[in-house]
Amino acid sequence: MTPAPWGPLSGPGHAVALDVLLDGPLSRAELSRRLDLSAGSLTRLTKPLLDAGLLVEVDDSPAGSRVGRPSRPLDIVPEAHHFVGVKITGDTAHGVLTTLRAGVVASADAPLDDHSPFAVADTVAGLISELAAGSPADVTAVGVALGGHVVEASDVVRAPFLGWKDVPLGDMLRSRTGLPVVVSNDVTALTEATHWFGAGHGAATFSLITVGAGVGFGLVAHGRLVTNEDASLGLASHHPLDPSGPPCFAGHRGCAVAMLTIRSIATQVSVALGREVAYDEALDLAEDGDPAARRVVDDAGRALGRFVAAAANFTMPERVVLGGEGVRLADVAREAMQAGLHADRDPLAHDPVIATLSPSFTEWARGAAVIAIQTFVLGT
Amino acid sequence: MTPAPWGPLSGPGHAVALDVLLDGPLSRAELSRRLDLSAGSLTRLTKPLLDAGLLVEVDDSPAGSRVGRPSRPLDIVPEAHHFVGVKITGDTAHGVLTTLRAGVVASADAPLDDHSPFAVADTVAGLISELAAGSPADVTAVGVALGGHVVEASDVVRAPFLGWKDVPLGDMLRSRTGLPVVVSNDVTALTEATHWFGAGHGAATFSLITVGAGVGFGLVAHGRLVTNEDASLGLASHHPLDPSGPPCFAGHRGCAVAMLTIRSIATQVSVALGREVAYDEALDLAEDGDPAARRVVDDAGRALGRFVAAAANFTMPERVVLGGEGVRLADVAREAMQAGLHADRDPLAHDPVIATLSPSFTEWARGAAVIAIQTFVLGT
DNA sequence: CTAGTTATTTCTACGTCAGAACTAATAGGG
DNA sequence: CCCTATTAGTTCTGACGTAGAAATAACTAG
Repeated sequence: MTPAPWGPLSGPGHAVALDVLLDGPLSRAELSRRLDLSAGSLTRLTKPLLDAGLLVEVDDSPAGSRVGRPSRPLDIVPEAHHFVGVKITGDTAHGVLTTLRAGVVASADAPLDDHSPFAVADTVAGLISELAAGSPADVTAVGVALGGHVVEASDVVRAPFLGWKDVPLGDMLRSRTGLPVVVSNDVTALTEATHWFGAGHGAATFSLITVGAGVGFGLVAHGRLVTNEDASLGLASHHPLDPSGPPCFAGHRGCAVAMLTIRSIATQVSVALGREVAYDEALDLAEDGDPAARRVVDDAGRALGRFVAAAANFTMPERVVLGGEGVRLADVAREAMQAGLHADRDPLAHDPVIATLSPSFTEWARGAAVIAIQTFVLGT
Repeated sequence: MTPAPWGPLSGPGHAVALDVLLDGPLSRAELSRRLDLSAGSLTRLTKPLLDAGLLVEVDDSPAGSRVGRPSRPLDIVPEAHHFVGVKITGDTAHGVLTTLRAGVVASADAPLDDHSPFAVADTVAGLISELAAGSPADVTAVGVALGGHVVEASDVVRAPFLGWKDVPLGDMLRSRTGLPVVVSNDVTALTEATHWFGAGHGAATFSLITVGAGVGFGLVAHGRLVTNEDASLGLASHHPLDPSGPPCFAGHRGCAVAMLTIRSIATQVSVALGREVAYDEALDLAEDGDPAARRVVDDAGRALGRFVAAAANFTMPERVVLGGEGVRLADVAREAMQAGLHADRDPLAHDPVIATLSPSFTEWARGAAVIAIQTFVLGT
């Protein structure tokens, strides 16, 4: 099947396709209500999309009302397009192959021993090719995400964890793979993935908080990502949380980085126990009742709750989504997190709805793929 | 002149009128660029608006390029409609009479000795009638703002400072004045006024912080107010700022209310000096170098800076607007505020653009009028 | 005085929409 | 088993809004 042409779509036709992509199978009647168009217009608008194969009629009878003529839901074909997403960390490139709906088809990693732009570009290009080779169809576009400041969806202005300044990563990968490549900030990418296909979907306003190697914060308001030129600095990551907490590398006592990162929690437990303890082991010890680990983890959980409170107080979201490699903290220290949340919330306030992502790096790589999907679907 | 009919306007005609209302005189050519319509459409769309008197051609030659045929800017007639805005505080009702563009034509206050809903409604209705009587033309609508939770733009669910629960203030005022009345939260109203006609105008995203009897926080993102059902609780007002600060009435040590409100600052300086000192006197003393006052005020300034930093870090605004009766603090303790701001910002981050409103209660009352203007102009 | 530039108007062809009338497919009741 | 009510989808048409071209207007710069 020839790939369905999203490019030339415009106006209401595009809106129809986008609504179906984002909100699963939808009948013409539902689309007419959502888009505020007449039923007749929907017939007219969907016909060329069905002819082009971009939409198909599915037999999935919705569980709704049983009276009247049954609706004929329309859906996209997720497998009509495939995308590769890569998240670059300090030591590994994590890659996924996804469908048009960001369903993960395959995943692969590649170690990054050398941080030089050329070495990284070579490794990432190899990873992309490997995933593309395993794809059942041609890859439509590639998304790459990393912690740092990216402009023009292509050029890395600054990536501290790689020691990069002004690296034209997009061009380097385009020339190596021959595929369309978009580069983006990693938190931006994860926020957009959460927005379009994840736990933030359907919420007009939500906040995303990630804990892992660092602390990330993303915001969607009125259905669009909120960002500015400083967003990639991760300004919320040094937000003060616990005046009696340990200092971070930048000297902020008890800031989010000092309280919530994997390294900080693991180090604190290691020091307390007098031996090297990894993050997951530290959480295991806390769960098993080790008092020192429990104290560190509860302090972190309380700090996380206060961070959620600050985010909710300032951004008034419908939901708060927690993610990142260290997100297990929210499970292990759930009570402490709730306590921290309530400490900085008015007793009359409703608790924010809190959703949790998988701690896997696959989520980040999927986020990168979503940026590629968005670029393909929205054009430019 | 008959009042221009905004009601029946719809679609692009409405967009034209709204753009002109918000962005001053605009030529047809500029409107065509802004609204992405052809020049011909602009002629067609503006003709009925000019005929109806809603728009007029002004002779204000713009200072722009001097080549080619001069543009004929279009403008609304601000004096075509008048609005009353009232802000209710614990002891006074502050009222203003404004034009369609929220220009203040007159203002008046009325004391509120009795907090009972009937007494307040009587007093506010009297204030509205007084301002309406002094209006050069009929008053189109009335806006009323107060600290509390308001639903349906009419019913006060909760207003702690008045001790109110479930007061149908809108109905009470409508029956007393015979005018259309909209009721709203005060911070919401000031945020909308700042958005449409004030220091936030033109910014897609900005944060508003008010300091006075309390601490208020409002957010506009992507050109729309961000709010949720808890927004009226003023959740940011107990945000922790200084672990060594005084406690607020709710027991939060060094929270925004404890650090930034007029009462708290005046009390701290009074205690330090052993005599009763009013807020403005406390700021005067700090300016004149009184060490105790200086310390309290600088602590407050630093806390304000950290509050601005938290707001900017979490909401990524283009601008931050400071307002409220106590906003002089930002002037008197500017250096401390900057220090507090920088303490919680990355050195690489740009300083947010900070604008300051007048400390007058007129600003709040004008905010209430803007809610009435919006309701009139946008319909419902 | 002429050429160049920008703004605005007028007119027309085209495309999109809502709405009405109609067909299709189901459930439920007698 | 037929009739009615209900909801979904199609076809057609008239109304409306738009872009685009062409004409006109009003100025500046030389």
